[in-house]
Amino acid sequence: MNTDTLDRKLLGLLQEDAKKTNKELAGKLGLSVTAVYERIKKLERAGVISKYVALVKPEKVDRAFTAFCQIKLVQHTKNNVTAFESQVAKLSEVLEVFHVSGEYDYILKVMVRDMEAYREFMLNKLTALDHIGSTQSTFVISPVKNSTVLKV
Amino acid sequence: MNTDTLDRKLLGLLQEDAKKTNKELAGKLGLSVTAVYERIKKLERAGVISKYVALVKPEKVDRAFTAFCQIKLVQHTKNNVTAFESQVAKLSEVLEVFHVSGEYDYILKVMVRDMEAYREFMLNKLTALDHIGSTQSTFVISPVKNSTVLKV
DNA sequence: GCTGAAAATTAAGCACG
DNA sequence: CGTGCTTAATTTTCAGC
Repeated sequence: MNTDTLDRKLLGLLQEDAKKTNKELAGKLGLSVTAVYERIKKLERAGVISKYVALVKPEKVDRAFTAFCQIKLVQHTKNNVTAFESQVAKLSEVLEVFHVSGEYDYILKVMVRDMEAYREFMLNKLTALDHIGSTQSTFVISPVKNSTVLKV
Repeated sequence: MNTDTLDRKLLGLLQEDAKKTNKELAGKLGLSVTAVYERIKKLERAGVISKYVALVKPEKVDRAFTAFCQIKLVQHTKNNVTAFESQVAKLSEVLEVFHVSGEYDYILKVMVRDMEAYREFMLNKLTALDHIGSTQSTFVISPVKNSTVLKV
């Protein structure tokens, strides 16, 4: 799909606030409401916009403690990898899982209430998974930036 | 704010799909449209829901290459820390910045087009920032899970 | 705090340049 | 592809419980 400058601006606006009405967007872009509507539908159909979500403040729901957990598997057979990935993806404390290059195999972003909850999580949930070799945790002291906006 | 089971269910639904109508939500929760409407407004006013955003597929906008970049500052004076944080937060390639414990001071999540774009980013943007000591990059081979949902 | 209906706004569809 | 009008749907408000 070819996206022009207006599409890029539109994507920027919708990534900041998806509740803006087409009328407001039209005003900012210098287009008609229908033109905005059609551009949005085109971006949705093309899969550029994958979904619309509400973002929740972690501290308001007791999930303000963030840690990155790096993981090594004991063995990298296809079965081990598949099993580990599907199991770890099920854990609600684990927001993100990336298979990565380097010393460790995976990086997890984990969000829980506090350090005690993290300890509980490690003991009862994570290290209960199959095929885990070693782990290393890095704790967030302060979130400096946390954006979902892909500037295009 | 006290959130009951219905609020938690509602937050779960809105975090998955913010475009659901109050009518649909009402059906799923066994409430009236107005009751849903008032609960949502309450959650917004209380700041539990911080914003509504459109999520964009990285591969559709040439940003499918993700790297984690760990950074050490040369010196941890207050001025250095403040200056670095404000500068790095301005970079659109850097989606997330966390001040962390451990060997490195910061973890950055960087999203760019490809490895070449990452090299460009490192040379021209990141290492151009003041006070950076050393960096270490970890590259994402495959994203396994990438959620914004805080299960409450 | 919930319900149901009315009023206001917005989204979706249509004819046309 | 764009605009402007028309209709459908949804959000928001309100009286009453």
